[in-house]
Amino acid sequence: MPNGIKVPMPTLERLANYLTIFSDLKIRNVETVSSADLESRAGINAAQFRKDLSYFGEFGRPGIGYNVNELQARISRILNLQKTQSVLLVGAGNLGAALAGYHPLRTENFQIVAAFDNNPNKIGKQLWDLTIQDIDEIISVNKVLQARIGIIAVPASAAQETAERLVSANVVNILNFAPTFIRIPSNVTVRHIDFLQELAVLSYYLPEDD
Amino acid sequence: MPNGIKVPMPTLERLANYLTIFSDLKIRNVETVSSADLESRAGINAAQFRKDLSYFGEFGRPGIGYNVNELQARISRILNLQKTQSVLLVGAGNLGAALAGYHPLRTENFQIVAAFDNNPNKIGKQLWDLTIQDIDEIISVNKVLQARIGIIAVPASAAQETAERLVSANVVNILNFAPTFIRIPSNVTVRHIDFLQELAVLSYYLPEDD
DNA sequence: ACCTCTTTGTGAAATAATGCGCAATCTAAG
DNA sequence: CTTAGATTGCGCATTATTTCACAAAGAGGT
Ligand SMILES: NC(=O)c1ccc[n+]([C@@H]2O[C@H](COP(=O)([O-])OP(=O)(O)OC[C@H]3O[C@@H](n4cnc5c(N)ncnc54)[C@H](O)[C@@H]3O)[C@@H](O)[C@H]2O)c1
Ligand SMILES: NC(=O)c1ccc[n+]([C@@H]2O[C@H](COP(=O)([O-])OP(=O)(O)OC[C@H]3O[C@@H](n4cnc5c(N)ncnc54)[C@H](O)[C@@H]3O)[C@@H](O)[C@H]2O)c1
Repeated sequence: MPNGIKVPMPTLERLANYLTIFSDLKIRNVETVSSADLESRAGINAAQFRKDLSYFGEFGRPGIGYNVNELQARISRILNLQKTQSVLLVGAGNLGAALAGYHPLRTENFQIVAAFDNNPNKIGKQLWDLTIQDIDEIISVNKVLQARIGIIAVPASAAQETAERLVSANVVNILNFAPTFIRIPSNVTVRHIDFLQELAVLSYYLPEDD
Repeated sequence: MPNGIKVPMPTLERLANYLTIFSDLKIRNVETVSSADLESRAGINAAQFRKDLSYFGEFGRPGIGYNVNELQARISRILNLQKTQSVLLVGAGNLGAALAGYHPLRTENFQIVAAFDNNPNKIGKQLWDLTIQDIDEIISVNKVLQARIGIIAVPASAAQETAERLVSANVVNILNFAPTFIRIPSNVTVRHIDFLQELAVLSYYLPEDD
């Protein structure tokens, strides 16, 4: 929803995090929180929280704080999560299986609606409640499903090709788990989750006692 | 390796990425690259690449560029990857299974050396080449293994408890896959991979055609 | 109605990261 | 040995993000 205002990327990333925190609070029957509460409870910076929200309007009441339900609803709307988003998965391997079987997805308003692979031994088999489909069918399948988000869970060597197939199937946003850089048209957004990169950063922070 | 110089976190994150790119280049028998080559090949900004490296010394030769082998070796050393790092995995569920079976780990100098769970039905079973162990044994097991990095792949509700167990087992760096905030002592570094957060950010960037 | 206490929303200051521009360095060729 | 061409490393300007600090807003008590 890239509207008029220019929202910093770190703000956007935190926004999604706030949602998680609010789910937690709801479970604990917390109805109202102040930004200071949030800071002590969830380690988020109070000033930053308020600043983040300020890009999108006014959300709280001075002297009181924020209504958990209302804030959750409004952040969901900001992130286009008011209705469930369909997601395509390419690569029905180990990671793909974990993702397809990942239940919180549903409650957070995402749903993997189709899984694709190019391995003839996998095509037609079940992956949880999905039947694995031939990647060659992706364009026609998505003509029906109209998903706009795709996940790449194929080996790095097939990632570029997969990205191109997703784009040709009309997907506009891609989450890439393969450890490789992907060239895409500028109207497509890619986010990259790189497990090895995260481990490498941690490794840097190891104390060098040995 | 938090030595004298203060390295920006984004630089560190990119450094790990550069390693991936160099592996690629080696496969294609590229011996030397300039920062400009890198920009056109891998979408990284040439000036930024040079700046990133400059925190750690001099790596290239004016007029020529960088030697791929040498640079890979030096970045590996910066990130403490010159020798294999042992990693503990807690949570032998869907995600844990994918991670434990993830082969590139080995080639990138990480190795999951033990998997733990608290489910009696899982303890003792095999997870690829590992035998799933009782989480209650983590302290004694790691007295022997001496791993310093831990992965949390348990449900969010058990994440805090798991973090504490890892810390008490002498782990100093944690990679958390559970969608929740974790309180840890300040000498421990945590990195958080949040799949739902990434999807939410993508969702924000959906064009609002509907 | 008034005072006190709390907490928001937001300009403005401070800090952090990025990207520009170029002197310095190296190669290769004549 | 000199010149031309390429490319690094890095100071510094620019841009982005975080943090501060406070006026304005509301609650609740008297
Ligand atoms: N397993 C993990 O824990 C993990 C963690 C982080 C990142 N990754 C990355 O995720 C990706 C998948 O990992 P994995 O462990 O599931 O691998 P995998 O080998 O288990 O699965 C890959 C799947 O992709 C399919 N595939 C290959 N080429 C294809 C193509 N051109 N079109 C469609 N499907 C194709 C294969 O048939 C296979 O089913 C890899 O890039 C890996 O580096 C995996
Ligand atoms: N599956 C995915 O694709 C995926 C993706 C992103 C994030 N995650 C997150 O990763 C975590 C694991 O996901 P999953 O799908 O593998 O779940 P899962 O239910 O398949 O596995 C969780 C495992 O943790 C074990 N466990 C529970 N409490 C424990 C405790 N106190 N100590 C030790 N072990 C314990 C369970 O016995 C189970 O084996 C969750 O937090 C999930 O939100 C999963």
